[in-house]
Amino acid sequence: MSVKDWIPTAVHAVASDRNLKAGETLFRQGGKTVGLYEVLSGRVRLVRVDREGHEVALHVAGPGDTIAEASLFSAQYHCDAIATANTTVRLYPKREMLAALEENPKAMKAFSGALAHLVMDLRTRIEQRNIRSARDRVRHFLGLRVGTDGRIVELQGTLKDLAAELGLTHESVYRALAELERSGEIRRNGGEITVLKLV
Amino acid sequence: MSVKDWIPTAVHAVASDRNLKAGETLFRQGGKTVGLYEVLSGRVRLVRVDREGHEVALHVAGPGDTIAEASLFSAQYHCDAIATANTTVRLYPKREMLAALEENPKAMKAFSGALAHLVMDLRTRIEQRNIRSARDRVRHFLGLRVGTDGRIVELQGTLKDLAAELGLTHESVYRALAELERSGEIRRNGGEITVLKLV
DNA sequence: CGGCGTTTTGAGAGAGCTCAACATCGGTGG
DNA sequence: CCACCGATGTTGAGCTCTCTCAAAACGCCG
Repeated sequence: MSVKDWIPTAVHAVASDRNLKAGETLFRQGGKTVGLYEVLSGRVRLVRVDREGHEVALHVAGPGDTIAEASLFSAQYHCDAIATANTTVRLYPKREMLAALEENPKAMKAFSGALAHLVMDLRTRIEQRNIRSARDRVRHFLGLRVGTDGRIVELQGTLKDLAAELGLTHESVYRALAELERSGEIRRNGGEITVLKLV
Repeated sequence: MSVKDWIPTAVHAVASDRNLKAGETLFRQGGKTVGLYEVLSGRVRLVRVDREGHEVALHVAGPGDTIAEASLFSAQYHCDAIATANTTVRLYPKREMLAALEENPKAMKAFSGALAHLVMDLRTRIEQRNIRSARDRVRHFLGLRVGTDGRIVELQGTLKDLAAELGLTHESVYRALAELERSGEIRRNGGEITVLKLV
């Protein structure tokens, strides 16, 4: 969701930027919420870590995306945010943000719309996670990304990142992509995937 | 989320109730949105159906829960809603709901809060779906339900419902529960589960 | 009592995970 | 310019675990 749609201009004045190196942590689960962030450049992964130490990718945010929107209504962050590349984020402080939204019903409505959109995205992700087959999960991912614009999907980040986002091991993703290419369903060209057949 | 917190009283006047028999469909994915619903009694399952015809449980709503909150910002429902028992729902029409929220910033804020809470719930569900092991997934579910109040989890609905909610086959759930009981981790008593050891 | 859906248990197969080895690529420093 | 090194990309083999198909108790309701 685009930030310009709903962040009141008043809050821009108190926003502050921060640079993160690859691997650096922006915030941790259980940490006190200070506000929501916009990713200006780079990439930030939202993850939870289960008992076994496995990371569960909840979201991957790129430039223009916001993270921790729900933190406005929560005292603590409910997942970890980690930069996977050198990243610049902009912090919109919670206090001012809430005050501005309350004074500006239009902004509040836009914010609600953004949250509603996020809810739909998350449901789509749950649907994805229910697909057992690695091949079908990759197909599902590609189907969401091609849209009607064409048949080319530009991968952001590494294949390991993709595997994490899909909730699969990187080996499974490699094999799935290799099989899809062998069967003539897709063609790979570096970080670019061309979908030939829609199954 | 509780309805009373954020549904403006003005909208109550135009709300209408509807009875559904078990198995009946409330709305379908792609259908035109008419508003959001509150479940007064019974149970409603939100599901998506993938290509293979498998149902993916996105949510199970009981009395007091609302469904299709995000539909206020969307022209079409993005999943199916099916009653799993004889159910009564209350419809809050979209048009009036939106108008009331725009006139009442406090209600809008509460609505945003409800959406934010939903976002957190969905992320927890994604985390759950990432757990491969049936036993661990059941553990995760129990851990969320016990809270600090005690160690007793009251199951709503059948075990098949639970299996659907967990995204597992009912056989796997049976086996997982049997193993947990054999190992002394839980004790079952009808639809009631007592957690003895927290792992 | 009969029928239907839920609860259980069994056996087999498929598929992803794990561990392991190797290739490839990009950056670094001599 | 080249050797080195770490991370990414790729392929192989075995194991474990869930899914699937099957069948049998159990419970509920007409």
